Amino acid sequence: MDTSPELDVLFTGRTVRAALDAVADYGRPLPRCFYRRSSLEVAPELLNKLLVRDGRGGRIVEVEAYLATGDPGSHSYRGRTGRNAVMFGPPGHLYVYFTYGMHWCANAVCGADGEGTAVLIRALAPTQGIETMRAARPAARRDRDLCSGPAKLCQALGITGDDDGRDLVAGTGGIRILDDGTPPPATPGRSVRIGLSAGAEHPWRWFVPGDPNLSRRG
DNA sequence: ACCGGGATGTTCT
DNA sequence: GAACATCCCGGTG
Repeated sequence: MDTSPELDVLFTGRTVRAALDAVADYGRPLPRCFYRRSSLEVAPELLNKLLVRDGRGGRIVEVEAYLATGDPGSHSYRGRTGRNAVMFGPPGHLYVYFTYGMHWCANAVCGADGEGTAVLIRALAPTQGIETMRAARPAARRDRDLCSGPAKLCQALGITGDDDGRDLVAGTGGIRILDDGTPPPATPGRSVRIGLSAGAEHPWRWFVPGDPNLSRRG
């Protein structure tokens, strides 16, 4: 792929969105060594990467880190169970869990094999497959309602428990995290994590400041 | 804009 | 039996 979306616009007159729609998985896969580091390092660096599945997805604008030890907010806190097994597996895989009786949420597993740390993907700025995502999320009134929450983006991309354990580097199941050359923000927004009763004091949420697709303001 | 409650079922105490 | 890394809808300013 040697034509950037921007050049495509110059040559064809199409919009960036149309160009991205035409190139389903634009960008290069992140090497597995990217994920092998601490989720505290990986989380802010995932900002502005792309999460895509078969031509639908967007730019990651909000993430949270969940640690392997000493983090009572983390699913790995009380050790390995059937649900969190993938989180304890090798890095670069997708850990998907079911919550509140009806919602799926997706994480990128970090750290070393057996460690149990991951980054929750909380919001995307939609870039491609907009119509498909709208069909998958009839409750969304505007584009900014499509992926502005961890369960919303899973619904928009069709991510369910069947995708637990997908390899984000190899792209099994069509799910990938890609780098299209856009760097993370030099000064990302930062706050405490959302929706936790335990471990709520740690500032382990990062976001692209001012992005309209955040799950919450600031 | 902001707030409150209901939906819905798996997981762990 | 309680908690839950949430979302949606319908109320009120």
